[in-house]
Amino acid sequence: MTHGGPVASVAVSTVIFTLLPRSDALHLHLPVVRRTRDPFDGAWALPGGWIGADEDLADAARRTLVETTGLRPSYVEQLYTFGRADRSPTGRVVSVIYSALVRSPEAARVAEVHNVRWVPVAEASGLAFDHDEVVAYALWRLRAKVGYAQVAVHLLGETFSLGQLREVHEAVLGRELDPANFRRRVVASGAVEATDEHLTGGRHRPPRLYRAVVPEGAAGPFETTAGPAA
Amino acid sequence: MTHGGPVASVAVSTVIFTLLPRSDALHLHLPVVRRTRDPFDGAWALPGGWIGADEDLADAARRTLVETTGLRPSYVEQLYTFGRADRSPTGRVVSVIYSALVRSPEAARVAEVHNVRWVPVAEASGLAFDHDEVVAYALWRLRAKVGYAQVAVHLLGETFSLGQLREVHEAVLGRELDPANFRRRVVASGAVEATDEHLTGGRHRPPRLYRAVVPEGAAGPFETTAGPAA
DNA sequence: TCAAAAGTGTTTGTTGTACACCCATGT
DNA sequence: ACATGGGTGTACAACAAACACTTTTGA
Repeated sequence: MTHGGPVASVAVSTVIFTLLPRSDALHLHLPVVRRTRDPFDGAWALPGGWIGADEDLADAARRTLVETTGLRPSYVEQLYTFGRADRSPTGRVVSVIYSALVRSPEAARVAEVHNVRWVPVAEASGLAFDHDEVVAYALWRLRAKVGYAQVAVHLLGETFSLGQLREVHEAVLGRELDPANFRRRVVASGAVEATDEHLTGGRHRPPRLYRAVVPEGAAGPFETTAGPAA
Repeated sequence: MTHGGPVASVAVSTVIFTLLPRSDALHLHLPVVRRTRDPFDGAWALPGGWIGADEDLADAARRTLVETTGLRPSYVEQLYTFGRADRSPTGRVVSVIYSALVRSPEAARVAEVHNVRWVPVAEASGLAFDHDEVVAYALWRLRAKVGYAQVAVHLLGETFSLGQLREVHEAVLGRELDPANFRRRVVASGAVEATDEHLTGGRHRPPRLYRAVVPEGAAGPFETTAGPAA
């Protein structure tokens, strides 16, 4: 037991959330890729791949994301590690799952290339491995986190109106929020700061634009965020 | 990329919390073990070890816990996975960290055997690897979770008085709580149910005993609890 | 009978929700 | 002018904190 010890293949997979318009409003979607190998050949699965020999886990998540879907996420966070011995029929695999957010323009850029399909979170089922469970857990965590952490801003650009921010929260939570109370709550929290700009071109009164304020050592450690979007 | 892919050694480590009396009140402690091998030979570290070839990750956490400390936890939960390429000087190691709770009688049973030392959480520093960070994160998570999940009961026996439950919360949070408001909050939450028994032998009015009510599919998935204590 | 924890009641402040209302703009 | 989302004000309910008070036991 000096070092070495039993070895396993280590893979990363990522649950990627983005907002896409659907019927009337924005809805959370995630990309799935069609597997071209056994096990689960032909089935849809979360994007992922093996880690590199000298590669950090989060870096591996970003790299495999670009390779399989072309997506560059604005936010990446570790979710859970699966290691049931019988998880894969072909050998011992330990799978580290990441959760990521990408902004809508980035998501639209890779529409239907690559064997990638965007599915609304409500319809994501029948995936390979135990990925159905994984998606459900990622969604649960995202919904919990949007309540106390600054995650929604990673689905928006540099500046945004409070109405846009509210739409993001509504899409994540899957229910409508009172505009007045939402505004007060988020402004009072100090999570955003007003700019002098206003969003013009809309059909109504131009809303003021806000910017996300960088959180001090707020929540838990070990979260990683990426640089600017593209 | 069929299967296989790059391989790594996979280890589990566990942050184990228990309550031990210290000066006046109960305080959170955790066990550390002295390393007898490189890297970090002689330093104190979290208990852990390598996973078995056909062993689930949580099972490996329990097994290594028994082997290194003799402890059988009442609650085990996955915390985080570390995989920085330069984490260990001796080769690629992916380390899955678990967080566990053990009841006080179980903790006292293994006092100072095994090369194990109990340290108050406030004094846990200078550990091997990045274990200082790990402990800080585990404590942050435990404190957050005691607010909305039924974790404190895993540090108590089958039945307990509300005063005892309050002491546990106080020790975890590191501050005193109002007995009256604590009682109302926990009773109203439905997290406990009253029994007909009372705790005799105390110096004052005998308090009613309560039992933890099993939570329905409450919090997030993937949490694992053990059977009865010993 | 006294000290101290168990347990109940009340008061006050804070926070969240519902909703009425004004403001500013494109059509 | 008017429809609509932006933005403000307000009333009410739910909840948490602080603390006075009664109850019940061992010593």
